Amino acid sequence: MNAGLVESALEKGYEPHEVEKRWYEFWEKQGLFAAAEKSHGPAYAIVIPPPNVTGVLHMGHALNNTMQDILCRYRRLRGDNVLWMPGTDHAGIATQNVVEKKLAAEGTNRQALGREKFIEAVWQWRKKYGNAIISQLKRLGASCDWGRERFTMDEGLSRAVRKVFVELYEAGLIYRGRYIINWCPRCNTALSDLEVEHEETAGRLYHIRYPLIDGSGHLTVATTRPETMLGDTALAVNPEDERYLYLTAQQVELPLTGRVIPIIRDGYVEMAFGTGALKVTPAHDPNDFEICARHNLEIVRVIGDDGKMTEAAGIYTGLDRYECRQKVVAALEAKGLLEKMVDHNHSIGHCYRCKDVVEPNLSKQWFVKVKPLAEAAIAAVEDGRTRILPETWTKTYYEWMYNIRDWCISRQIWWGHQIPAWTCGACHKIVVAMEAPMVCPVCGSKDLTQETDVLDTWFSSALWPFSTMGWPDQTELLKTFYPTSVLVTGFDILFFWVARMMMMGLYFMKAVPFREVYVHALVRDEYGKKMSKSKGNVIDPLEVIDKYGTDAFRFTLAAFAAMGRDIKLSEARVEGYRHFINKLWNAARFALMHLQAPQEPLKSDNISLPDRWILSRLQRATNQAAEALDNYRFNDAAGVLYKFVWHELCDWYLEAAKPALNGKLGDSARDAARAALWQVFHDTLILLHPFIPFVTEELWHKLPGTTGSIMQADFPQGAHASPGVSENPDAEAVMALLMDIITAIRNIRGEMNIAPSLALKVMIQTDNETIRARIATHGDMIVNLARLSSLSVEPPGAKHKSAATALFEGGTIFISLAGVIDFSQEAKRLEKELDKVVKELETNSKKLANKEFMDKAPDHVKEKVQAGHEALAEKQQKLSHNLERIRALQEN
RNA sequence: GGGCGGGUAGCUCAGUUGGGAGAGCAUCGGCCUUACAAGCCGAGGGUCACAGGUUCAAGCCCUGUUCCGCCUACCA
Repeated sequence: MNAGLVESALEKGYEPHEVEKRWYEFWEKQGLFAAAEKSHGPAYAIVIPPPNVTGVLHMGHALNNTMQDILCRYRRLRGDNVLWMPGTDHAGIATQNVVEKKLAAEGTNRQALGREKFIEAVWQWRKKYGNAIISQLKRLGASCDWGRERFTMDEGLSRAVRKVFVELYEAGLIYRGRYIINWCPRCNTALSDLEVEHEETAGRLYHIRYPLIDGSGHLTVATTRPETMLGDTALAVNPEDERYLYLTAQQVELPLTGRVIPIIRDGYVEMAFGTGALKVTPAHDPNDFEICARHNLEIVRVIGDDGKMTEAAGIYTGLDRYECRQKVVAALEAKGLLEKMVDHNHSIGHCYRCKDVVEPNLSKQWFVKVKPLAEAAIAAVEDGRTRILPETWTKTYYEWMYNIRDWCISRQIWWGHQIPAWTCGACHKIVVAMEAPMVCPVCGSKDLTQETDVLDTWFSSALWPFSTMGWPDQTELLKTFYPTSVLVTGFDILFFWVARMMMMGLYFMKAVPFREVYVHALVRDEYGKKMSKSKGNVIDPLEVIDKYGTDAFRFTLAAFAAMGRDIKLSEARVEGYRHFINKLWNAARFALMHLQAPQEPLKSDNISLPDRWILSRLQRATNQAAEALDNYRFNDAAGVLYKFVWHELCDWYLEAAKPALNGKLGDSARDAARAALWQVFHDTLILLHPFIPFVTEELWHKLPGTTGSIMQADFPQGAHASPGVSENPDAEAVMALLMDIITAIRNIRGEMNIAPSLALKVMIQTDNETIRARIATHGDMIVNLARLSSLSVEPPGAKHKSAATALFEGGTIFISLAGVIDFSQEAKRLEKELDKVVKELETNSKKLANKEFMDKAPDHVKEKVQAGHEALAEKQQKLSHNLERIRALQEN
């Protein structure tokens, strides 16, 4: 031991927290996340799905950003100029809600403050709390180019928003009109169709009698919302409906109001539903609104924006909508007009922000005419300019795009991009412009007032891929990185965001915003339920990180991220992968004991079997991991590396290399082993770095002979392949033989309950000279790893009494157990094994006896079965032979 | 109503041109072997939801049934 070894020896277990903090700061300080505006090599760009400023890191973010980080780090190792564009979203409604709550706690409200002061308060809030999610992303290890961080309310991005609005307006793709929209009475704003969450709810169908005006009876309609009857302006029946063909009256009296309304005929009415008669409430139902337009009906708005009944509701004015329902039902019942109530399930829309029940209501709003934009977005996917992965999402994308309806973009809140439209007080014309006009361009009046509504937050995030890069200016950044390489996102915002970015990108940049869209799954709880605060089943990623470390957490996410499949996460799984990090750590601890001085480079001569083998396995693992990452198969990549590190590097290679490393085979063997160990370890750290950046960086710096950050290393493949690393089928074959023999001996040891401390005497019989030679050459390894006192190789024939037998492909192993062997136990063991072989042989023989199989199966399959058959037959023969022998001994 | 995904070991899940049913955890047995007990060495465990079909051959392809989950929709 030397002093250096002690000094730099690693702690016994890996302690992540200090390491994570230290290296993250190092990376940032060194500017290793920064993209070059112009690149010589390939450019690789990802824009982050901007989290809400109000957000705190949840599992969805964690998965999403871990994947992006893996890709970015991987591409950097491959030499790409990587831009990972970070930022946050101003989240209009959510943020306004948060700040309003804060104001309420302070005993005030936004109305009292006024618009300007309120917005100032929001900015204050953002300054103070808005960076929480950013620092959480950093704890996750996210290697974003933080110097370019953007916010959807930044001046630059706001300019992009205004520009887009003006151009779309001038192109006739933005219009303003009075239509039925989704109104959230709690948030006090309009919502787009997408922002309404439908939920199946148990409700009632109220059958209400509307007296015919001529006293000849009544028409019964079924409704789930009796309170809206106050706003009915017609009843509708299907023109084909024979039940209603010969009505004597063409009008009914609207109960509780005394109004008289017409009976109309419209094909929309389903004869089979309810009574086949429909009440028409144009102000509070989108379908009724359309019927109304077809029949030129009156519109009566009985529910106001506050969710309370308007003056048009007569005596019910001012009542809450649900209170009013009760009163109306009671009144109808009292008049004998409530025929019956039937239980009925139907879906009710809820605000995706506050979960309050959304009210379809008539309102004057701004809309984007999306059909033409959608067509271009469909075409771009159809012709492959953008590829959606997994492909199954393509269909969903088309489905939505084909059935798209106009997008309501105005919101009646204050926090957001105020719509750049002004109304002239003199001529009432609307002026839409980038900057506030001084005078009305139509009449010259100075009496201009700006539209108070702001835009849907998604309107600005739709521009994210190019607005963050400086558009509308034609920047270097755009030239280098637009279209971006891939968008990594959850399917829950496929429509909200991805689809709209496609539309806007194509319209304004004349090019798709991303070449690929990788749609990943959702993280669910261990029972497969969506994590939500109300269910109380959320796992906080930060708590997990605190407990197990970022690397363990990231590796878990990667290992479970099979394409197109949801991740059910529980802490136990993270704990499992923490063991992996620890395993790597300890392997490093061992390796570094032997690698204190800089190594001689690996020479191809004088290289041992275990070295050649692990270098070959390393090459395969490298290729497989790269191939998997290139195809977004994160779980495969993680799995390959896990297996390589644990079950090849640790379980076999390190054990096999110990004698050489410990100097038992001489100085030159030791030096050669060190060189190989160094190379394997060096490359392994690089392969693992995208997944577990912190521990690999820490170990990288402990490894002598490395310079700078591991982030700046080359991915060891192709032109950057490391010396000596190559596939070596011969070495793999020999190792497979030795491993096979060692495992067979261990198996006997285990099954016969022989203490590991007891060194065994082993004889191997084989008639295969190559095998004999191989065992003779590499017998030391068997002796070492199977713990033998002696090993001999011989041609078949000699009898070995008091020996247990094991088979390997090519021969028989005799394990001398004089005085230890339990014959009956050994006989049992052999019987069991023979049983297995016989069964296998049966199915195998059947195949070979099957004429059709022999006629039709391809050659390589037949050969395989044939070879398998021969091996099995030999095995069977040997096993029964051994069994006979044991039985004979048993009888003595 | 339409669409999508899933049902594989006790649990969580892999299984990509149809030819060996696998991993991790859990369980059982043996080990404090000088990198690691967060470990090492072994072992057991499955009618691949069910029923048909195509094929020499089906976890994989086709049809039907059933259960679960999600997305979407203007039957009040």
